[in-house]
Amino acid sequence: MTDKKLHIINHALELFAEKGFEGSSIRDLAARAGVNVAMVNYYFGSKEKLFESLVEERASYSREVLDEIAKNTSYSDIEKIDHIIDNYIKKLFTNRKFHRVLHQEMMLNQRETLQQAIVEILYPNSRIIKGVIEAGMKNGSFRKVDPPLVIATIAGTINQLLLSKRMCIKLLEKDADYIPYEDPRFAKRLGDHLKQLMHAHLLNHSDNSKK
Amino acid sequence: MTDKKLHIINHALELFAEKGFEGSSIRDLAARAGVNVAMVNYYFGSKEKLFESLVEERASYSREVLDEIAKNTSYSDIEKIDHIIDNYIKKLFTNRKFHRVLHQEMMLNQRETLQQAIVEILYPNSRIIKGVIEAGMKNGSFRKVDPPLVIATIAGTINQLLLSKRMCIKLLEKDADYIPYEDPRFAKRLGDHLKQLMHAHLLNHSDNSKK
DNA sequence: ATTTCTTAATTAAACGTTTGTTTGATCTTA
DNA sequence: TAAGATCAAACAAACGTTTAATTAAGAAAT
Repeated sequence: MTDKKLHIINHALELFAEKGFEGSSIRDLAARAGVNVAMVNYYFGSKEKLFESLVEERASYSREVLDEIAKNTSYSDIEKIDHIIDNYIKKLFTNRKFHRVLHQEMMLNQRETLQQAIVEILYPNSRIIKGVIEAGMKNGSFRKVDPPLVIATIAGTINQLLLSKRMCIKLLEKDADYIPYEDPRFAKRLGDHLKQLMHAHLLNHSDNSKK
Repeated sequence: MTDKKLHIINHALELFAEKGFEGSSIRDLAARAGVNVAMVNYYFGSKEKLFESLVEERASYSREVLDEIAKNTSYSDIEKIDHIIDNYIKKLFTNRKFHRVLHQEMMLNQRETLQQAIVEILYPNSRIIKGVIEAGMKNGSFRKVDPPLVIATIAGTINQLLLSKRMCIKLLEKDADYIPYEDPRFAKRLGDHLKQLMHAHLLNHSDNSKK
């Protein structure tokens, strides 16, 4: 991927995150990126292919770290959950604009193939968490829970706060100029909440657990 | 509101939920609703004012029931939470297309005034739940938790499953033709999960609670 | 080193559609 | 007959895209 293409993709990500795909025009994008309108079609073929290139380019942000945590045998099950939560938050906060674009797209009934690609990006994270939960249930350290819905809770809680800044600061009762996503105290607060929540929900207190 | 205006609004809701506001054209809407393209501007003035009328018309779906539950003195705190969860799920499932449109809009940095109106619709629900949680913490039946984030968890879990059907059925590992939102067993499953989650998270087991 | 040639990059302008909106005539209804 | 409702048609603007001309860049040949 050339520098020029990356330069356009980065500005496209900004624009799509703000106005959505349909709400963004190539002329607006070209102006922001400081390139001629024809360059988008020259490099990517079409607006939609630019979107696909963007998703492909950014897709790699996913998975690897969570996978390592899940496989690390020196962690207990609940420690794995804790580390997964922290890393999941960090990853989503860092890539929040891309994440927002993905969810915008997932809400629509358009561009079938692109949606499938997005599922392929997001779902593996769920599989990893699910594996940890099911292992914990099997060996008795976790209670009987509904793994897919536990995942929905972890991802949903983060998304609820990440996808709409306006609703987030309203919930937190902060001023309009507060940017929660750049405040490490907020990331910590969210992590603490999710860990406390998961400990209470998952941990088996009738204690035949292995630590 | 005349029948004709409602008829257009209902079809607009369908279309916006599928393709988003910018992705929907007035011609497409007129064709679906079986009216002339000029009727939208005749009745509503503009596409954007139609959107505002839609939000205004549907906004009343909110609040009332949750408020009654919170004020009902014959319920314990945790019983209030249980009832709020059930009613919240029912309400969001019933109005899921409208709810999806609201969240699409909240993700964008456009139409400032409309976003404020949407916050006014969604936020009161949070205030009610927050009141119950804080009351429970005060009288010792609930543990010390982070009320805004508890709300984010309840709303976020439901939204995670409600806003993208494709991701929902992927999480649940169902076939592509399964429609979770019309399956009462799924609503029950979601309610059970959230209640179990909130019981574990909120209830104070060092028991100086008033049952 | 300079010129030549070839390919890639860049541009302003134009293309054909589609967009939201308006017009002015016609139909409906009371 | 007056006011509202409906319509096909037209409007200007914006859209994604393409064209054709120009510039830039690097290798090859002189």
